[in-house]
Amino acid sequence: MSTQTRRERERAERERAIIAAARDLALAEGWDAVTTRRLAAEIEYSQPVLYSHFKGKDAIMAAVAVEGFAELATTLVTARASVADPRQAVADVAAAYVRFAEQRPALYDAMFTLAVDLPFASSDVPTDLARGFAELAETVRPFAGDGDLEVLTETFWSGLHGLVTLMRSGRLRREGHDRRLAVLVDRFSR
Amino acid sequence: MSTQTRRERERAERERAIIAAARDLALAEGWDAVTTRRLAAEIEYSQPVLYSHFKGKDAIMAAVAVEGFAELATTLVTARASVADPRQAVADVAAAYVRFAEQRPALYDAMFTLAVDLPFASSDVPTDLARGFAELAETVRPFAGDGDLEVLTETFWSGLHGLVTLMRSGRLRREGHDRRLAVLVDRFSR
DNA sequence: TCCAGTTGCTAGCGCCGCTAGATGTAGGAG
DNA sequence: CTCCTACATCTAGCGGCGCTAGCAACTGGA
Repeated sequence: MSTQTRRERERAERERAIIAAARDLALAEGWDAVTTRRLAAEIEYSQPVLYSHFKGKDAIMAAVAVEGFAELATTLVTARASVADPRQAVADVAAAYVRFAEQRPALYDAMFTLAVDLPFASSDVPTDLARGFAELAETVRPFAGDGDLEVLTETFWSGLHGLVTLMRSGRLRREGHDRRLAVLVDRFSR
Repeated sequence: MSTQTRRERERAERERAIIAAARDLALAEGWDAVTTRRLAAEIEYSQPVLYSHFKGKDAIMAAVAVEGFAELATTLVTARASVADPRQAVADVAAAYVRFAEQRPALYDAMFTLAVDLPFASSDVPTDLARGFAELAETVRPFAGDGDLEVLTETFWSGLHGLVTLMRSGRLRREGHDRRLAVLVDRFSR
């Protein structure tokens, strides 16, 4: 029994090592640099070992994305918790969201741009995604009026996501960023 | 002289054929299906011919994106021209933008998600992109108040882009789409 | 002590973007 | 009309990709 549990533990550790290596490599050099060969070398095992843990490269990226959703949720919770004024809360949460995306671009890509449909059908993404979404919802609730809170939240979220992605792809210049964010916050907190 | 002009004409036609083949294939089967081998087969030339027209696959995608920017601009111009009421104009232009992205997902990807920095440094993208941007600006101008019109336009654009991309990647369910769009329009036309 | 089952490896398949070097062709000079 | 040069195009191949079949080695139980 004990050797078996040790094996299971070691196996779980190796799985975590794979995810960590993928994440680190993606953050350092972008997802193009994350190949199954490099990952295998990083964890000091051969390539096929990866496939005993994950169905394929997409599944590895999805696992990284899952971590990202948990972190994003925590980030938003923290940002909102430290403010009392509702308008300021919207501004702070929005800023925290954008900062999260800017500081971990590869992570944000895995969550929202790549790995299109993998994590949403199953596992614990819905939980962490819902945590983040709920936090956004609570932030804009004071300004929902008699409209649908969920719809408002989704639209606000889209605005943040659009700002992040358009700037990151160079379609928006970085300079006006703060002013754009201020406009978005203003339009969603009145 | 005349044979030379004929050659130049034929060469230009072949270049157009490459772009058209890439676009058609991407729209039909997605950009993953667009490989240099398939493109070469499509235009009935060998692979290296592609590289006498374009620096690489990215440049071909960029050329497709350039076409897309021109079409998007035309779409927006048409949408705004047919409405008198300013509020309704915002709604119609927004709807036209989203419809454009939904009906040509692969084209929209080439313009905004893939080929990250290629077309923006040169060529005629700025022109067509500016045409589209100007149209958005004129649409929201009545609601700019004494704020910066450019910043407002960029933020509105980000909202549209966010709605499009989050829905296309499955992060937003399709059902609430119309209501989200209505919220965005409402928040930017008051 | 031997056997069975698991674990990880080597090797390789079919694809990718891209390029070097060979080959054929067409236009101008003698 | 012939030859020669220059250009257009092709064949073949490089290194790398995601992924997998099939073999070797180790481990735990009979």
